Amino acid sequence: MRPATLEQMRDQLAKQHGALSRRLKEVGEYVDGNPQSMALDTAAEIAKKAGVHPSTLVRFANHFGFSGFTELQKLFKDDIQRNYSDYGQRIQRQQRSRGEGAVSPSQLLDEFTRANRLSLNKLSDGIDPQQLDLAVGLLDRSPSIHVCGVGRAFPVSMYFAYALGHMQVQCHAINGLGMMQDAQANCIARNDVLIAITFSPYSEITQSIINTAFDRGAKVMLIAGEESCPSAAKAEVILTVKDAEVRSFRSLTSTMCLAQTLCIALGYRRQAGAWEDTARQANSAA
Amino acid sequence: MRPATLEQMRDQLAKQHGALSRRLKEVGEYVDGNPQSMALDTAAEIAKKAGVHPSTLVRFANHFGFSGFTELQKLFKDDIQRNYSDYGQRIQRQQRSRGEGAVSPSQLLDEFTRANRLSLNKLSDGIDPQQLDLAVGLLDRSPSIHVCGVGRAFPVSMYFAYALGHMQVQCHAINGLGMMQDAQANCIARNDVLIAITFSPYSEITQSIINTAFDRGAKVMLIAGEESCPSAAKAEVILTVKDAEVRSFRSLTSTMCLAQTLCIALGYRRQAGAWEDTARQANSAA
DNA sequence: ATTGATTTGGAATATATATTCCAATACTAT
DNA sequence: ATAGTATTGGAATATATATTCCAAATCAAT
Repeated sequence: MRPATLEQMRDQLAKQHGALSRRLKEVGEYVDGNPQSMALDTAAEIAKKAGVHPSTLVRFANHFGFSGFTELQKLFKDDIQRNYSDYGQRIQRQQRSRGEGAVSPSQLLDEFTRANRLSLNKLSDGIDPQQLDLAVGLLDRSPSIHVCGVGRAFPVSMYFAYALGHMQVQCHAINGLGMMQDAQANCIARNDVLIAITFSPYSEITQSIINTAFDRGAKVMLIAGEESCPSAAKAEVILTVKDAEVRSFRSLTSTMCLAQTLCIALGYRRQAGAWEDTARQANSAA
Repeated sequence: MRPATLEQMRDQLAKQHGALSRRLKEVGEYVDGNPQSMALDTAAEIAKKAGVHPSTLVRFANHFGFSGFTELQKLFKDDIQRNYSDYGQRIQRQQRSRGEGAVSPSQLLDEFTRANRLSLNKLSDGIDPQQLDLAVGLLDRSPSIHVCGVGRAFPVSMYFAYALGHMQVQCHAINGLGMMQDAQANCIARNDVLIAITFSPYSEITQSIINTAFDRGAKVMLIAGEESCPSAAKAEVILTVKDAEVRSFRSLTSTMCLAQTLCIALGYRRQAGAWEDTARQANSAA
């Protein structure tokens, strides 16, 4: 049965690896470890790099049900076609040249979805796995979590409040109800965690809350637009997100995605096992 | 001076675009917008897709200093070689750094970003442009806008409140302060618009607010998970969004993206011209 | 309208690439 | 050790692809 996707091909590689001949094993290892080359190089180049003869490569492809090398290569090309975005793609320039006069809403939607997909790409590659681990560890060890984000960051803080609340994680939103953000910040205790979401131009209110938390011995987790944000020195961990910016308007999709990841990762860490069933039940009315 | 990287090539494209002949302009636009194809396809395939003759493509490459198409194509291949990694490769890397079994935060991040990118893809294709136009028109004509979303939808309603507020658009959030959502809903006037964001299992509170608005002669704009949601009959316009769902957890990125699109489209409709400069100034502290 | 310059697209040509076939080599079972 | 089977690599062949050349078409200036 010939694999139809790169993912299926990887499955078959894993399953059939033991039964392959010596040379075909070598090809399999190269194929598994070099998807770019598999898509971009010629059969002769690949064979040379893998240390085998071109006809061995063709026989490898035939073994898995492909009619030849070209058909195998197509799997790799398709994956790139679907998932690769060139970071330098300048959506803004392109759209400006097209967008004279009236701008239609669906044209805007197109621009925004494209830009946000690029931004999500960057997010996945740009976040240091160790910082992420650190962040989740911090949350896991905290007696109590406080979350603060104002202006454009406010929806993100509300998402944290929603998601963590649903996990029976103690989470307090510093939401400025009755302009009482200072009173809310004064509830932060030693060893608590403050999640502070902050973007340029950096809010003085958020900075003030960070200072309070820091002074009270809490750990600060920063989600920020840049590493060099004003409160960086006070943070235990900084996760930087560059959300999409289209026609001068900044999005929130990547930050929301990161927020969700943090919450769910924390859930996994605290309640290994029946966790997903709990989530299914906990999809609250909205 | 022949460009050595894809980024340099883009610079040259921007600089020299105006001075190109008609056909070479067309090639330039295709080259700029289709880096995957430029790397993966043959000269003949690319020429066909771009609507030009293969020799035009070669002349294009020559114009920018390349000896031929193959040399130009190499820029695109090099970029993929450097920046693309497929899902299976990323999983391998993460497992290597972390070991088996436990779900790592960065693995989760990868899953979420992938799923959300797909969801954004579907959003762009799934929204009927006429419904979108209708929605923006509705907002444009409204004396006043009210926005309501509870639970997971609350961050979206707060985003509307933030964005519209910054455009000097009169927007009232029905946020349940002091459990006073009914009092807030009673401020809805005839011909106002209620934006209601609601997902399954559908909130009775949101439905009740929709009913109130409808009874008071307001227009209801629904952003919902399905067309067949309970309050559909009361809506002037329905925009449906299927947000990503990963391991039973639902995201919000596509809904946020749609919200942003609606707000910005409204801005464009109301203030053609110096609108983007206004937006740049209006990036508030967060 | 005419002329000169530039661009274009088609066809021929040169080059590259994938595939097929088979003799030589290696492996396995008796 | 021998025979049968499987694998390999090389060369020939078939196919695909990039490049070059040039007549026709288009454009711009007078």
